[in-house]
Amino acid sequence: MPSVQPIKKKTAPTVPATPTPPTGSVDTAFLRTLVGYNARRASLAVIEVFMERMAVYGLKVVDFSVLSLMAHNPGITSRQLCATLDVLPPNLVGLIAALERRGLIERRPHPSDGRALGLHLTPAGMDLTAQAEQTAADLEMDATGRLTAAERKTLIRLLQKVYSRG
Amino acid sequence: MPSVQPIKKKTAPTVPATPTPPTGSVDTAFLRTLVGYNARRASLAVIEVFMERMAVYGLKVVDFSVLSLMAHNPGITSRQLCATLDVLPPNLVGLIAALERRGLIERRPHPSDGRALGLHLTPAGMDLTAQAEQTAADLEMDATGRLTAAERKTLIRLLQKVYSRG
DNA sequence: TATTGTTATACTCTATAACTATA
DNA sequence: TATAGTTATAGAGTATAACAATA
Repeated sequence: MPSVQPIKKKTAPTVPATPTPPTGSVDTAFLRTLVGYNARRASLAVIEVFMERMAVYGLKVVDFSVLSLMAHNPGITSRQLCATLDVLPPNLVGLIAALERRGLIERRPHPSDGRALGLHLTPAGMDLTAQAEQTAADLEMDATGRLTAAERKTLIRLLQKVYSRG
Repeated sequence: MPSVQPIKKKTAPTVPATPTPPTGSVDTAFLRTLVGYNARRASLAVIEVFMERMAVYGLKVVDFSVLSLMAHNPGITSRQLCATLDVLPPNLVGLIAALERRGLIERRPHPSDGRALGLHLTPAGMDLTAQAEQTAADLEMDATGRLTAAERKTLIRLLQKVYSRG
């Protein structure tokens, strides 16, 4: 059946065993040794705050990322947004359409590629994005309030080292 | 090279950069200043590797977390798993049932609470979990290979500082 | 009355296949 | 042929309401 390899390596560092954990006290020592577990928990915690603040502008997290990239890359195409944010093209269509319906962005013919459309912020979009970016910057201190400025800088550097393709 | 701009009809919005970014070069400088953006990217990168390795055991990431918590907390209840992993009770039912059908876990009457069921690993479940935990530990070095051991330790400490309650 | 485990269900997010028009 | 944008749709993940058994 599940003929397992007889490789009995030492399991994780075991902790004083409570046979039946009472309410509330759960041993998470092993999971907390894993970068993936901690990174996921931390990102969910920060993004939870992010979502709340962005809801004021009627933006989801991805909406904000798209608008911010458009602000700093006028004329960017959907394809470039997809590649940068790891979003699949079909999943960006509705998002772009909604932003356009709200009058925040404009789609113009691409100057050098007839297939593509250049994405541009409208004045209203620029205004909203500037406000949202300011909110995002302010939020950093609140969402990571337990970190010193130096720790925050170190954290970002190490995170980028993890996910940067090289 | 004489960079003479004879006429500037309209002042550029904010960024003096290339009005039409060519393929591939997208300015992500602002997003990269945000902890949330970097944490999400890093967690997705690590968990992507995690998913691939766990697929060998027929486990998803949450399956692994559940089995690991059961290994270190024998008799843990569904409710405790939900509280620890931030999973809603209805979303854990099918997961537990599937692990039971595979013969990896057992549900026994809780010794002190007639409503609850204590969750226990079967011998097969213990064996699989031990292997999966070893794989998870090995994976750390691969998924975060660009970090030194000291950096990895620092990263985990800072991430926990971000998401730890109180 | 409150809580555990559960069912049913809805909503969101993500993934795949295929079409069109341009290159 | 390859790519940009799009449509339709399937699947996974996450959410709320409500119920029976027990505290």
